[in-house]
Amino acid sequence: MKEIQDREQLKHYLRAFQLESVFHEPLRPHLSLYGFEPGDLICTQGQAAEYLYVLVHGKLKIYTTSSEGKTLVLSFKTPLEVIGDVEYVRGTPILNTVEAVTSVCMIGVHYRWLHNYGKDHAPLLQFLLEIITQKFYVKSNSLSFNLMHPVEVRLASYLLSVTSEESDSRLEGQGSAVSLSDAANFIGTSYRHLNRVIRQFCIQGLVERHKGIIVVKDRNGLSALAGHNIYENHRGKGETRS
Amino acid sequence: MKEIQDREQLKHYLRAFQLESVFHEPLRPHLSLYGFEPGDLICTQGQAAEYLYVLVHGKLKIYTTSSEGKTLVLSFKTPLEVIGDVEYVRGTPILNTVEAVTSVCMIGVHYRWLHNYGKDHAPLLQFLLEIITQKFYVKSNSLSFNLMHPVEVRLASYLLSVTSEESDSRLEGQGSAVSLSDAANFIGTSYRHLNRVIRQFCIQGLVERHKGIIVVKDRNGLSALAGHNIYENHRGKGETRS
DNA sequence: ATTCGAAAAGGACATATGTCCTGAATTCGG
DNA sequence: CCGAATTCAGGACATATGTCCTTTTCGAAT
Repeated sequence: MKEIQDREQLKHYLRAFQLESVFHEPLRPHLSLYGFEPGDLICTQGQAAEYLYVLVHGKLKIYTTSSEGKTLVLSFKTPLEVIGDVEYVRGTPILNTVEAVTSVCMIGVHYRWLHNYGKDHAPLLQFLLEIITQKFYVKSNSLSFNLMHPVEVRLASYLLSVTSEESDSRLEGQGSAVSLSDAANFIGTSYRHLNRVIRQFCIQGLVERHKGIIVVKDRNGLSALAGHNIYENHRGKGETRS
Repeated sequence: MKEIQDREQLKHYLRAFQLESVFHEPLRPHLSLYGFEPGDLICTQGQAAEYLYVLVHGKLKIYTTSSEGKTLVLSFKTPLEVIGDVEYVRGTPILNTVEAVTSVCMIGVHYRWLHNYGKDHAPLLQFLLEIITQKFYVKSNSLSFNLMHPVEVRLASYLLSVTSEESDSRLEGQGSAVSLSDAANFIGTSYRHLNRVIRQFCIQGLVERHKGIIVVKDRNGLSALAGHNIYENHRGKGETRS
């Protein structure tokens, strides 16, 4: 992590994401811009939390590691997103590990200032409320979806959600996209089983695989499999910032 | 549902749960007390939400039903808890169905007043923030736990969390406790499989079953199985209300 | 080019879990 | 008290998923 000394850039982001009222005057001097490179850890499960971060550029991976060493990828985040909000409100240690997938830029504020100057600042509270509510909503859907559907359906859904964001219909092994083993951990299954299901999809003509790259061939077919349950970022009212 | 016309009782609850600043003067006239009987639906998945409810007495069951008709019990709630908060903030239809398990009492406020008089009221916003953050935290744990552990472990954890609340170490088939098929739906498995695992536990001497009632015999043994992952209500800072 | 090692794909087998169905136990109305 | 209906426990089997290991591929260093 390195701090980016560029107040203009910071102002630009605040404007672009309509965060000027959220982080009002008293807080401004305590905002900083931070840059992270792919693979950098922004924060680590179990540690004490100190900063609230606002993701304004790049892509993050959130994951948790169990005591047995298994990794579960909980989500991938793109702007606008907040890291450390739950820990700020609850005063608990960091819940999940956060890692930069691409080159990443975030606005950081120390909890101290947030507490001193923002505790009663309605726009900030409303902002946090919207963000956390959105997170809850997504997680709730995710929980139900995962518990009620087999890997086959989850993979179909995952492929749809990932490839709709990328312009082309492919899932690359690396680069800006996500590795297959990340995908396995996200869906909550083993790499082995993921392969099994992908092979099935190939046979059914839903996807094709070429040396580590999955190409979606039949979005409609996948949709039929996934039902209407998609790992989507349902945006609700007031979510027009991004 | 029937409205309870008793301003004194209402005041009593507000005081008992330290909600007087949360629902300040302008909101007071619009608060009502509602009573529900076991089995009553408080709200139904997919419908338009109108009221924010605060659970002050009794026990609720939150569940969702998939398009294929499967039911997944997401949680059981006891005071202090809020229903309709996510829907209020996001302006979306009701996410999950809420049903009274016991006789239940809740404070209700229509969104209209909440919006008119509470939109910028910091104590209310802070309250909602704490509640939703708590919900998120529990759900996040729940998701990880469910995806990473087999039914055996989840059941052990469930038995521990349920029986620690009841004074005695038993899970009853009905009454104030929870049915076995609810338990199955909560753990996210089939009734059949639940039975299989319970049988296993019996053989291992962890529990005993007598005509529909499960009695925990060896809490330590269950703890060892569950690891440190318990379906607990971890309370954090500012969660001293209850 | 050769070799080595890491990542990718899949085979073989064990285990976990779901579905369907049956029989025993319990309840309940007459 | 009896029989029908309902609930409960479990058998038999199919499917989903996990673990371990082998084979293959591919790239990088020698």
